[in-house]
Amino acid sequence: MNQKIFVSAKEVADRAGVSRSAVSRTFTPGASVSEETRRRVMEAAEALGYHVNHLARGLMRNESGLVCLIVSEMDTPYRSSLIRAISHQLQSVSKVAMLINTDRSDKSVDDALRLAISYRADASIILSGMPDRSITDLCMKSGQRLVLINRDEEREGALMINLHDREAARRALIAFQRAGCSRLAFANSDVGTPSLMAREEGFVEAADDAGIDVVVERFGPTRYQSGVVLAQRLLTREARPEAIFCANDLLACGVLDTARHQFKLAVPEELCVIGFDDIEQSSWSSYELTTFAQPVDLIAKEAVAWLTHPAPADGTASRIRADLIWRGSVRGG
Amino acid sequence: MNQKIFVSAKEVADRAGVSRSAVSRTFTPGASVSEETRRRVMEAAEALGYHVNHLARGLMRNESGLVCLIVSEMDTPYRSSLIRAISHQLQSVSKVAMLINTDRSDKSVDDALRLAISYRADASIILSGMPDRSITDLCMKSGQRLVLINRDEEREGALMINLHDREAARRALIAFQRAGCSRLAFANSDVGTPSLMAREEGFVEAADDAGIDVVVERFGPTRYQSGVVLAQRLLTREARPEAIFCANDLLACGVLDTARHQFKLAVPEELCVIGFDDIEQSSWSSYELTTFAQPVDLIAKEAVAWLTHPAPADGTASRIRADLIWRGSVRGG
DNA sequence: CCCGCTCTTGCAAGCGTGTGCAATGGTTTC
DNA sequence: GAAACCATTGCACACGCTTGCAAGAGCGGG
Repeated sequence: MNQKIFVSAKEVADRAGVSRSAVSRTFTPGASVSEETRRRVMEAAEALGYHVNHLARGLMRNESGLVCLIVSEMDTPYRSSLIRAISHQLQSVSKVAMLINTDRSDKSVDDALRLAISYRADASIILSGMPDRSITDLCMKSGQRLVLINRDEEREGALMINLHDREAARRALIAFQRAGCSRLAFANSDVGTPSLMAREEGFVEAADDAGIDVVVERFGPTRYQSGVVLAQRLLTREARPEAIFCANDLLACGVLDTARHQFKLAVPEELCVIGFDDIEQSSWSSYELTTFAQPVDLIAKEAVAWLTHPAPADGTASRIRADLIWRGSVRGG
Repeated sequence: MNQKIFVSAKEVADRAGVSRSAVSRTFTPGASVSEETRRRVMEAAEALGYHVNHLARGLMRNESGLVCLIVSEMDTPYRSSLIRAISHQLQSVSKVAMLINTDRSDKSVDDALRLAISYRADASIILSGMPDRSITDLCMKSGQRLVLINRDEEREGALMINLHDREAARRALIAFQRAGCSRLAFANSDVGTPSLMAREEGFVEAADDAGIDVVVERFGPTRYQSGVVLAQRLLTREARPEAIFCANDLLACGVLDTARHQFKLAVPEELCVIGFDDIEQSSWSSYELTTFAQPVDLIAKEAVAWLTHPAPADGTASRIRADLIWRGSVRGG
């Protein structure tokens, strides 16, 4: 019942009347094989349904072609589009994505990395959580490349890809000022992801510099439902905010919906909102959310490029600008 | 630079003062090892940072622990939540998901399956497209299990998981009738996915049976933007539909937004809408979409259960009921 | 005609595991 | 006390592949 019949290079070799090495070389780009043998091998392989065993190949080369994607809450719009972009890029360089979803705990990230090592993954890309330093050291020692996306924390020899969160936050403030808003708020989840915190801090600092007060509210996971709660908290304050910068588009959607439907506020006339990520829903006509775009394709490209191309200096940090997408949720675009 | 230093079972054995087999057995559940040796092996393994090489293990067992997920447009809400559910289930039985995204072509699905075979994946789960019969036969011969989700087409020895699309469509009709709608429409994409077509056909048949006419409109990919176009086409008809059953929640969101914002129609007073999938956005207060829920967790559970537990009869079909989630987009819930 | 060169090919040594087989030592049973 | 049994352990082979090495083939130049 569980007997799997795979055809091996030996059988192909026999059928083609060549040695096993010839078969191997036929399927190894850049190896020395004559046109004639290659043809005969391919013919036999086709007929028998032969496929190179990537496990064995990986065992020899110590390089599996697998790249581990470590991510939590991957059914979230931003995450899933990033995963899509990355796996697409990986395929274009003949690698394949191994998907591991974690809960938010760093422990589960450690486990994921261990698994990656077990599979001799060529690299791991971390989208959520932060592994223990001892594990990352182990990765380095194992020759496993590491990419940290939006983690904003240093790790020996790893590539860090981050956005200019703080700078974006400053621009959000300017946008609100231009719109004539003076009572400002920042809506955040309470998970404390580095990039989210950077947006918050950047916004608060910029406001401080401008001598403006800003109310910060934090609640729950970084999801729509938390946005609902945050809006309820913020919009029932004595001095109702005129503008809310949300750490995230999902939060922003929750805020927008609650402001409009529950509090009957007109956006952007009575309330301006800016989000972050530019998820697909932000462009839907119910939201028309002004937001900062995460350039997922660019991020994916940088990550994969670094994996394939040995890095110049081995640990590198890349910081990408997030463009502001003007839509209808802020006055005076 | 590319030299990876991995620690092998041999080194662990030396350090622990036992044979290499002992190490192997320590990491093989159910193998015969004394408590004492196990302890010493674990200690040495810990100290050296040893991890069983899954490639080598897979090579021996002809079973990699990898399961291939083949999917297109994976950044779509329904798809990504299904992927999440499946990969979660897989992890709970110590398998790991290999993610391959395809374009819509069946050719790319074939390639994906070939890759799965190359990696000696234990199984492949197909969420998009339909592979050529010759390839699926090859999979069977290679002992590779195959799960087809929402593909609604027979394949030798594969597990097919489908919903009762037709029956759901009949219930949609009943819901519209109860709401007093008589001019009905069905909004579909033009990609012709079997499950989407089944919903369309089921709806049209049910309407026929009831002696009601239904306008069918098809356009573009199965996305929000197509919903916008479909609404524009349907709502400018001489006899404006009073109810629209959408093949998909994404389409429904586009339809709803366009009906409300562009055509200033009140939902559900002037227009009733039903969708399919119950994506997260459907519950957002801008939509409050009445829709059929795809039980993604159940689907994932069935798929993975079949993978691990050798099937009773080897090719099986499972058909799952989709529950109607009543929200505000249909009158008289 | 021979030397040296290039291109191709086969041999065989691994890569890091799992596991059948036989040997060992200890324990139970009669 | 001997026989029978069991748990544990080491040996050695197999898994399917890559690749260094050496040998063979073809060929032009001297």
